[in-house]
Amino acid sequence: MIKYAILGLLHYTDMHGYRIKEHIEQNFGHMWSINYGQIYPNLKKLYEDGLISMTEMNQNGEKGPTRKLYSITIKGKEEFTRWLEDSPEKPMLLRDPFLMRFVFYGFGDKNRSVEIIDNQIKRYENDLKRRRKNLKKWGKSGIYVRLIAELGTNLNEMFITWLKHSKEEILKDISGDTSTEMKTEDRRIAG
Amino acid sequence: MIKYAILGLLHYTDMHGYRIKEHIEQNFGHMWSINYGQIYPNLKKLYEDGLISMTEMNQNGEKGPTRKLYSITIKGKEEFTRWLEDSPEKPMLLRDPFLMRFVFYGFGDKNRSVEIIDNQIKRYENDLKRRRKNLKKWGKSGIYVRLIAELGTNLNEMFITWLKHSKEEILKDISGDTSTEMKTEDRRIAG
DNA sequence: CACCTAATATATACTTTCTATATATATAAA
DNA sequence: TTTATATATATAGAAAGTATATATTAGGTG
Repeated sequence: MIKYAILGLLHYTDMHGYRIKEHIEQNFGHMWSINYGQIYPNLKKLYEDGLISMTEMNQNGEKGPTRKLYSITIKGKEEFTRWLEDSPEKPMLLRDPFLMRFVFYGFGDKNRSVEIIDNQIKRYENDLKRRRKNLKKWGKSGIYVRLIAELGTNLNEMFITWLKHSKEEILKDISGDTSTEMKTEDRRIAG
Repeated sequence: MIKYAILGLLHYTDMHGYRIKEHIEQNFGHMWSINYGQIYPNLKKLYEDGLISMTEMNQNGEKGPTRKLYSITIKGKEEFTRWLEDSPEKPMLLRDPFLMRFVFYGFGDKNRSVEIIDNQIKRYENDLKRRRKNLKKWGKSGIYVRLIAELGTNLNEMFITWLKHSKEEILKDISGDTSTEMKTEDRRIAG
């Protein structure tokens, strides 16, 4: 899939690997991250398959070694369009080390769980601020990028609401547990 | 991370590989999927590291070859607890072939895009029905699993709302484009 | 009873994605 | 001149995900 993301970006303008990462971080950094280890091997493959062409460029005035500037070829545009109009093969995949833990919080220390949830709330509230600030900026990039940015904000808001709700439920549960435990204690002492 | 997911499941009860997949599909199938190619190598590794123990069992009355029943060891429980109380290392990762395409819909056929969006709406409306039906069932599995199920429903609802909103925006944009194109046509004809 | 099908169960090869790190160059500053 | 920093490419290796091969047994069918 990264292959097509790169082809899509080269649809906008010619770029070299380093610039591609920069671009993704600036535009989708809050939803999508990528590494050089994903970019360079993909560029190599795309080049070998004739989907992109390459020119080495001496950087004029700017830092660093020679850049490899890539352009999308006709063949590349054709394959990209074919992919774009395909039905998406696989459903959405959500992977989150926090949610993975959350499922099992029943096995651990409840107060520690609440602590981690509080950290998540803080993190996502900061994210939300940043996203709202950027929303206007994305408006200039056309409606599709703008709508994706809106989705990011919606997701962020929904998640914060859920986190706060969950915290309340867990706190209720903890106090419920404690009273149950105390009753057991009483019974033991009584017995 | 799958390593810890497996340790977590073995916290509930002893299981063999096939059962682990079944369990994940039944409980988190709508949010999380896993393959045997992820399960068996992980079980092997966990066993070699002494985090789980194994007994081969002749299936009594039931189909299939001998099962390898795994249990979590003391060492395994310790490592699991350490992980559980750790701060989540990485942020949420959302990967979706549909959203990946969506970003680039400006480069393709708009009517085809709307068609794909309609399919997504149908798919997620079916998902939502299924999830709402299951919500009560998850209640019995304890508050953490229930809250995760609620998150799934919330995410689903939010996404449908966003898809419908996006469709409207795109349709407005298409009719805007067409009128612009017609004006250009008129101008050409006029000129 | 021999044969076939379906469900159960494990295993492994392979691809893609992700992380970590090595390497090189040019600018700017000390 | 040396050093630090930003730019830029590259690759090894780990983790996750896909595809497929293989074996066993219950149960049905001829």
